[in-house]
Amino acid sequence: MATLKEIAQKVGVSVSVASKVLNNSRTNARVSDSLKQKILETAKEMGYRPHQLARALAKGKTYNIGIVFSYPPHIFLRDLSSSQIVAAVWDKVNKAGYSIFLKSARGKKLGYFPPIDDLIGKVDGLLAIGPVREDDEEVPRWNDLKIPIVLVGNHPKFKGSVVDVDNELGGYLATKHLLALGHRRIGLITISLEPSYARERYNGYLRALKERGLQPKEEWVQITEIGDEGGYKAAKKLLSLQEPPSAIFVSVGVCARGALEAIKGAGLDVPKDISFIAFDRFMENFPKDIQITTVDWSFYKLGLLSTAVLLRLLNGELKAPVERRLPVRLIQGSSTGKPKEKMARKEVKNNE
Amino acid sequence: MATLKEIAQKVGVSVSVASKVLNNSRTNARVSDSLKQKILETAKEMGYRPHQLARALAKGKTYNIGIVFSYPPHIFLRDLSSSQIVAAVWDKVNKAGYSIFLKSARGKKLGYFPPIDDLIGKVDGLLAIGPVREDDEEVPRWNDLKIPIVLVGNHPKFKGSVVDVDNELGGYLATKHLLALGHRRIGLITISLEPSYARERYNGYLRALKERGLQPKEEWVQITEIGDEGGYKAAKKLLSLQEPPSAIFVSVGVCARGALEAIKGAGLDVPKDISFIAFDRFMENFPKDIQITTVDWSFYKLGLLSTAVLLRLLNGELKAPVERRLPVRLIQGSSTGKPKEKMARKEVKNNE
DNA sequence: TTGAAAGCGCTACCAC
DNA sequence: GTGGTAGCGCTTTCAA
Repeated sequence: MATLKEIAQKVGVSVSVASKVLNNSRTNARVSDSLKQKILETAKEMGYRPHQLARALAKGKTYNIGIVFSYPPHIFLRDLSSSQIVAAVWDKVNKAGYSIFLKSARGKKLGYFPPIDDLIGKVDGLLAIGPVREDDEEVPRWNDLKIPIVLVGNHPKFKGSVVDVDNELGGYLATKHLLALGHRRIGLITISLEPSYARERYNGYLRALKERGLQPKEEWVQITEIGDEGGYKAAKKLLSLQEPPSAIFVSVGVCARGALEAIKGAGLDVPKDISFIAFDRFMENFPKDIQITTVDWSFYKLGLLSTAVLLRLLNGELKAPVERRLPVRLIQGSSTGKPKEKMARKEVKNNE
Repeated sequence: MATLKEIAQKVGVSVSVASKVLNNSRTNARVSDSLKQKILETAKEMGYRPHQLARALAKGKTYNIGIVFSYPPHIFLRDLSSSQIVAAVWDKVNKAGYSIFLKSARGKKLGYFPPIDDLIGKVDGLLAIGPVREDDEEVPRWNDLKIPIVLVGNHPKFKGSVVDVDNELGGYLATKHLLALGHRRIGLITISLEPSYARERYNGYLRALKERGLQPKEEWVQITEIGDEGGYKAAKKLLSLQEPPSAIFVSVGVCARGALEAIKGAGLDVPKDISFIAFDRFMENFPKDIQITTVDWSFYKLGLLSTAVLLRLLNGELKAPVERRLPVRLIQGSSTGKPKEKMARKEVKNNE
């Protein structure tokens, strides 16, 4: 681990020359071959490896990009789906010649981004991954950082670039699919509308309904907690309505299984008695006996897209912050079909 | 993103004082409160965030540790088991105040460690994770790096610290278990003995046998390829021997399922007709209908142990390179039992 | 062709 | 209490 200086001294030459040669810089051409030879040789002999920190400081570029998570690693990596985003970024970023810096939330502040002060100067750009809360106070602080930052998600006060799944479109597609089949009473199971993705999916749902001139009843929209339990409770409520929906759209995949159980528990058949559709296809724990119609997207692609944006920002190909949406598509399974009886529709109309 | 200098100028004070205050260094006490106040304030106002690179260069310490993989991320992160090692390291390292640098093999050179030149100076220490080949040429180059390196695995020419599963003990325990049950003809299914872990497990097997005064017949040791297919073929060979073993020890978990299939395919019952034991409990794809007796260890713990060693090296608590073994334990399932008939043993003895 | 020197931003030692 | 200054190891501009 010799330094440039040591090499230079040994060869009896100045640091600048040694630097030029070892970096193959353009001015390198104007160094005599003999010297070039000698420098290269002794560098190898002495096992010279440039000190990347010093180099970065001098050049003003680190060739590192940072990834910050709003969840601790064991949560992120435990899940087969979400770890794909790391894999994607890692692959792509390495290919572009950058190294990766990892930073994640710690301790109590689950779901909030950690302070990234210790990354300042260590990275050329930043990728922020994970659910974003509106009340996250770290995110707004990023606005006056002068490195490019790509947020995978959304925050009202964030001014940098944003990449996310096209949630609104997904919500729209799912709802439209049900409408096209003839459903008019479509229940929505979602989590709190505070996280941007939940709200966006909800907006898509609304748009599709309005497009058909339908005004969703308040009780059709069930806000519940994340997880099986949440899905179960919400579906139960929907089913116990005076006029239960003929179709249920679960806009947050992790609630789907619970919701399905509730439906089965009520002795209903999918899709004969009720149609069922869910956002987020990546749930490994979906039941195998029925192919659920889903809105599909992949973490891997999301990672790829975010990285692409960041890399462009870094290259200067993109000047201003941008917003990108990862396309989603509807994958039709056997969980959606025509509504059971036309009666259902009429009843609703009569009631309106 | 103001610099120290700018802060200092604005306050009308020298950089050194500003530095002291902002770092809360011990000499900080000897700065007048009024100045302290002012400096702190304007630093906040100007949104000062210390440039970590410069700081690191000056202090000679980066507070980064690097993780290098001999496999590309999509292979490592795809697997629920092996991604746990990243989670463990990440958790622990963050807790110790370090950030993580990621680097992995790329392109064709699957299974070989990538050059880590671009990490030089960027990290205080290195964790190398992934199967190590004896002919890996990068690993020996690490010997003259002056940062501590922990290799999770083993390489004949590597002089740094080494952490690995206690493979030898595992091989020993598994074999001893079978011996204790009364088995005397114990087949071993392994992959090439070149990777250290395979060889070590084999050695454990030998030790247990020798301890009982048994000389393993050559045909009892089947060397095969990794995977189901490999396990299947090897088990078939063992079963077709003139004197088939009364127990089979699969020393590489990924071959276990294939081996089991061969056994079932031969119409044999486990454990009635033949006992079965495997190394590596983490296989998610083990059959559910039978609890296989296994040698257990966890990637997460391996990650924890490696990190602990590296952290100690970094703290100076450990001076010279060390070797640590992660304990394994035998988890008894229902796949091992007494040999079918005492006859079997007698026959063997007669033949010897 | 080669080298001196400034500077990247910060730390730490030493003098005032 | 406060400030000057010498680096950390490297790049780059400008002279020689």
